[in-house]
Amino acid sequence: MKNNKEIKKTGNIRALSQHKILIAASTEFVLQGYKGATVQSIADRASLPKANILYYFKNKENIYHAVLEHTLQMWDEGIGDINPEDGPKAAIEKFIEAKVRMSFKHPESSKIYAMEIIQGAQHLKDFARTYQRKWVREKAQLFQQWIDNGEMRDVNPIHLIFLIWSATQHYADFETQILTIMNRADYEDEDVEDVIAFLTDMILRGCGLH
Amino acid sequence: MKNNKEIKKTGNIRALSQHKILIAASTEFVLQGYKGATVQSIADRASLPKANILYYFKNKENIYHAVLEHTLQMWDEGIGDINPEDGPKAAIEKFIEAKVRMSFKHPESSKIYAMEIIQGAQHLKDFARTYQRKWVREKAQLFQQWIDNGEMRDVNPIHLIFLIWSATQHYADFETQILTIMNRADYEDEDVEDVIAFLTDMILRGCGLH
DNA sequence: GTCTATATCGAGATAGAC
DNA sequence: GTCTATCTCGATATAGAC
Repeated sequence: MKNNKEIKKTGNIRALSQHKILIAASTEFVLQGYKGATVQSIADRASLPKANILYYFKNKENIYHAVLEHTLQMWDEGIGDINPEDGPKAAIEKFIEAKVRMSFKHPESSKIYAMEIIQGAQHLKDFARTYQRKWVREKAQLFQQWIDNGEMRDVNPIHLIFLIWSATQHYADFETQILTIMNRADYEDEDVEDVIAFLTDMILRGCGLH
Repeated sequence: MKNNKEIKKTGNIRALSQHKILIAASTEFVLQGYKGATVQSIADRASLPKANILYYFKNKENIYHAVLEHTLQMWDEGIGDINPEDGPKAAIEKFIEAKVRMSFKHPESSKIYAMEIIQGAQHLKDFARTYQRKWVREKAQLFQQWIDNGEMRDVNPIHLIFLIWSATQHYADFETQILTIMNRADYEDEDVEDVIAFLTDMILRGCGLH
């Protein structure tokens, strides 16, 4: 039986390697797609021998599942809760801000998620059918209450959620295009605040909340 | 030398086959990604023998190039011109309507385009750097003039263009997710009009143009 | 727990018959 | 112009040495 120190050390190596693999795999899956990303390319990017990758994850599909799980966790954290007690204005402000910050902080997560959906969401069907559908309906109902109370304009709440999702994620998913058009190499901190300000302003006005 | 009738017939078969291949390839590239789509799977979907595919396009990369070219043509047609003489309100209305209709009519084109950008736009860098950047700058300038003339609110024109792009394309790219959340099998004609109405209303208000 | 060598399989692409 | 057979290569994944 190993002593605590050894177990801890081993656990650290394992955790560290798995994390390195996950990050490397995310990048490869984004750049090359699922089929295009090879175990070798992931290994190279993680600076580990190929066999170690398969030792930790057994096969390529398992790596992808782990990446997707990580992505969904990001989605969940970045969703920014919409609380009844905030009222429509603060709720929308918080929601937009959370989504924009998430997009700029974890663009790969957004990209992997986007590619998975575009390709038919074969691995995420359950997630959308259960968790996500429920989330959207709950929040839509909340918006509808605010509308019925005359606290905001009568706009379709579901399309409002789609609008906020699309507009915010766009800065992650279409990063390459946006940077090229703006003739820049990278985003700057200022961009994040600009986008938050722009989208908040536009959408609040759209909802009659300025 | 062949007579006219034979040439025409041959040309028809060629054009027909190439078109069938392009459509089949588009679907396969969306569903499986570039690497995941095999020449065989494209052949099966096009109901043609594999060798015919390679006879018409020489190799897989050429098929992809043809698909991308077709996609850019769609983009160009669907862009909906923004004309100075329309004034901001009609211009934005036309632009949104054109983009939404394009998204619902040719979702695969939007998806292929989106995947290409997400993966780093390796094949589209030139397009974005030249044609698209120029287009965005021209239109941004036009919006800026309207703003300077007091014809619309002072919003960042570039972000406004990104907002319209993202919000409209979302219905094509995230089709799967949206249908699942709405618990529907397919879009209906009504949805197109709903989305046009919703987005036009929201964005015009955001621009102070209602 | 780490890494090398290799078996196996599937995909791209070509040669050549029809 | 159409299709069959086949060559070749590269990727997954395993066996087994260290």
